[in-house]
Amino acid sequence: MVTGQGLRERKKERTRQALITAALELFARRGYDETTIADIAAGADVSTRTFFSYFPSKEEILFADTEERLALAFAIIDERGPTDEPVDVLVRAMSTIFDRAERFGAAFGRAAPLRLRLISSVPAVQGAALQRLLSAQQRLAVRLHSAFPERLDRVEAAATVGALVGAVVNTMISIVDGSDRVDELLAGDPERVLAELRRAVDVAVRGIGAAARE
Amino acid sequence: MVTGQGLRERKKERTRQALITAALELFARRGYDETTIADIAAGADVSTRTFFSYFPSKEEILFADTEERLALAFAIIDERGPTDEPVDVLVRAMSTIFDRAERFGAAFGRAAPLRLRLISSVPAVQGAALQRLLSAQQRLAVRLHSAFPERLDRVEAAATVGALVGAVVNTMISIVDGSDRVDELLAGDPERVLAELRRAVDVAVRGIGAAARE
DNA sequence: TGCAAACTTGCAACGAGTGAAGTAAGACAG
DNA sequence: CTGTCTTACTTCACTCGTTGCAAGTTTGCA
Repeated sequence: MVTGQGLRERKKERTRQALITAALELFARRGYDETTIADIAAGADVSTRTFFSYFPSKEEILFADTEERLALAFAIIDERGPTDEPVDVLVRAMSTIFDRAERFGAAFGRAAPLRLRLISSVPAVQGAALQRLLSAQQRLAVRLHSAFPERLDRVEAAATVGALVGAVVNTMISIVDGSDRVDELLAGDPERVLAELRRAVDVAVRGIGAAARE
Repeated sequence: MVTGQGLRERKKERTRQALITAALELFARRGYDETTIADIAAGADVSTRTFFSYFPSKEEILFADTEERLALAFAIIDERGPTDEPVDVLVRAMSTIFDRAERFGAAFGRAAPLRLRLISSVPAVQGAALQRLLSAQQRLAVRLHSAFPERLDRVEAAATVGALVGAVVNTMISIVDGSDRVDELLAGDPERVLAELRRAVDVAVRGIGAAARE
């Protein structure tokens, strides 16, 4: 985030932001498939070829902030307290990502709802999103295992992360696909969505067989 | 599966099979990216354009049997006994898919390991696989909710399916990525893999917070 | 001032995917 | 068996994403 000191680096960062801004603007106005990379490049006043030296593909530009968000989650795990349970740390890490990413008013406040809409409507974007999700889960699992080497082996860590993320994501998608106006749903009644997601977390934490045990 | 009676339909089915066979053969020998659609079409003795009237994209041809396998899982859910617990039915359904799909010797015995290898090495294939996985989860959730309307509402069903599938898939990937020779691992010691997957199921069933409750 | 490194550009090319128009072969009524 | 209708297949032309290459252009630095 610390902007480089050289002119070169500042210029690069400016171009990068211009590309992102132009892309989001065009995606929102015209639609994803209707926006060509040439359009985006033109919007940022660079050549089409230059686009590809900033982003390896069209989808990638939608996830420009992903690494940053993941870093937050990793930090949470690394800074665990000595009495923390693995589950608590993991839930906390995941909540942080969601709070900063999907809540509204932050730096990427405008990007998040657009991204969510595109994920649920554009196959190419959905594929890219799922790939990132999977790799994020793997990395979270590694971190979690490292943070609790005596409590979780590799497989348990992977299963734990998978169960939690799987429950939340599948619930999220189920909600999004069930209503035709995603933005309105999120903007209009964010609390309802959060409540459903909390139930999903609960299912994962207590186990999908919990009901049978009562 | 019932082959049509007209000459026309039989011919179509033959072409479809020829395309699938040619594609798998080429993917296995040359690699996915190195195989063009023109190559596949040539291998099946049709024009490139014709390929697209059978499969909407290059990835799709790798998942030609998916619907069939899903139907098995749905049947399991629909045929639940009156005393069955939701979790048991779901686990049974998922196991059925895995047994028929990833075990070795069945009709698609040759396709499954190739597919797995491509999923873990070719981004485009991975994206397609994950999309199918997600949509399969959604459909499983709907079925599960229908089968147990009084036990699970929509959100619970989505969370339940997500947790189970998430745990298993993330574990699977973690195993696959951890070893460089996927085929050898699966062929050489399938029991070890199955044991790990059973542990993943256990994590999901008992809850990711299970350890803390003991 | 001048050179090297880093960036940008234009161009050519390839592969995936789509639309339109024409041809040939199976289906079918008479 | 014959003409017609349907449907698959083909060919052609085109758009778009993506990559390699061979220039230019700008910036950092001596």
